[in-house]
Amino acid sequence: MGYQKLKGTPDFLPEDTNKWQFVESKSRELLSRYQFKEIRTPIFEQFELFARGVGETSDIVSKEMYDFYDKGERHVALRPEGTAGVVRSYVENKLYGPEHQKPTKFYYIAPMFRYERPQKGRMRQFHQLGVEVFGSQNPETDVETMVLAMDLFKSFQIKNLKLVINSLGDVETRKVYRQALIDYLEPFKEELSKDSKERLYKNPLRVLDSKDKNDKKIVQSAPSILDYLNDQSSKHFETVKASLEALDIKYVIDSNMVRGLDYYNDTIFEIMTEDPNFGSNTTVCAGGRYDNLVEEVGGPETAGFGFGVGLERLVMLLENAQFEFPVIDALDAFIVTIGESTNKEATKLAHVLRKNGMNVEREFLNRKPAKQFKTADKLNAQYVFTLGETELAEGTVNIKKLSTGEQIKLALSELYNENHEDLIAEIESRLKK
RNA sequence: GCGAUUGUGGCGAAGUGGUUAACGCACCGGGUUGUGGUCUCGGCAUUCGUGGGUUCGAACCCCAUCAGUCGCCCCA
Repeated sequence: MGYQKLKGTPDFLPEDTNKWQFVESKSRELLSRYQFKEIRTPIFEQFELFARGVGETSDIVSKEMYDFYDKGERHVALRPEGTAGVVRSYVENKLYGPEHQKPTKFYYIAPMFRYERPQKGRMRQFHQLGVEVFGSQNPETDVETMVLAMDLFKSFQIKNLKLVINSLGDVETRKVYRQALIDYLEPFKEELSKDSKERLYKNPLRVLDSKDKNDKKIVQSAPSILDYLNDQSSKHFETVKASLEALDIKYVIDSNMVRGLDYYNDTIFEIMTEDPNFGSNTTVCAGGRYDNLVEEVGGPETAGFGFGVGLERLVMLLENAQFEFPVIDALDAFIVTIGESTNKEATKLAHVLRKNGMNVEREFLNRKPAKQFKTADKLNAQYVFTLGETELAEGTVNIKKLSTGEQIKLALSELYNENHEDLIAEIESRLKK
């Protein structure tokens, strides 16, 4: 046996890359309409950046980091998410400087890595489309960015999506709320699930989105963070809701939703699919506001807002919906060769046709003409150019349009020597005569 | 990290201890010596994820290991 790819690592074969190219280019169109600019940062960074940025206690850092020591004894990690690296780059390159338009908007389409047990829609190497906005505390930034996320799915005609929002308030709010939550949960301590018991003091907010049935019941009447928001956060959240409504965008508030990354404050959101055959990973996009992260990473106080879209999940959504991905490299012509002596001429013919803008494939195996036609048909070629010994002798090529069966003969010299504005149109007009 | 389940040709899939490992698709060649369909004939796994073990005998049983799938945890 030879080699096999590492666990949770994908090969994208041509049938896949066709889909991905389509998704990426369509996404880029939309992103430029929103004036987001692409940024590319390294796929690995100092371990500390993620530990500090994403949060030491988060599962992503504490158990899912793909980290190692390099030959220079540096503790490095493959990025588990995109935000920390972009923030680092923003700070390191001083993109907060006065010459940069604010808010500053970036996007990336890039691989991410998490060391976890793979299953459908969750790989160790996976891909995210993410955006980050720096330098705007305006709640309309939250709205615009969430609308972008929704638009992205709409542009692929994806239905059955749910926008879920919540507010985490500011640091102070969370401290107060955290204590209130602990006070509420403590009497139930013995009833809580094992996981939740552990989280009770470490990260009580996470108990809120426990999947455990009994936990859920207990949590149902827990205090809501929304009742603890200060005036500013509360106003911010109200504005966000009102603007979403003004745009006629449906949303659900889930005051128990918290995110796995520690850097969020105020608005957070998730887009979930209700596609029934989607397994347990129903979140296809998630993000929120992070007004303290830039400072945390060493930059000046700068507001931030961003989200990530799981591209594997997006592509899966399209596949489930039987989305018809356009063929981007349809074959115009297949060259059938008959007899060894035509081998060389076929190369020249292919070259000339390609020079004239056609997508061309030719026979290399010298099979029987019938087999070659079968292949041309299977490849969905528009035309077959037949180059046999008789054609070679008289300096012509036979052209057949597969959809109609019509054929004509054309002088090779005409093809080779003349200037063709639109060769396919010329062939078409010849066929009509 | 935990649990369940699966792993047979390029793909799908039968076989669940006894000499030659069904079948379908795809592919290759012929019938049809230069034209796409159908039909027809033939070819295509010294080997059953990998490594050990049990046995006179293993694709089938046992152990380990790798990988896939699903669920948990968590997440995009």
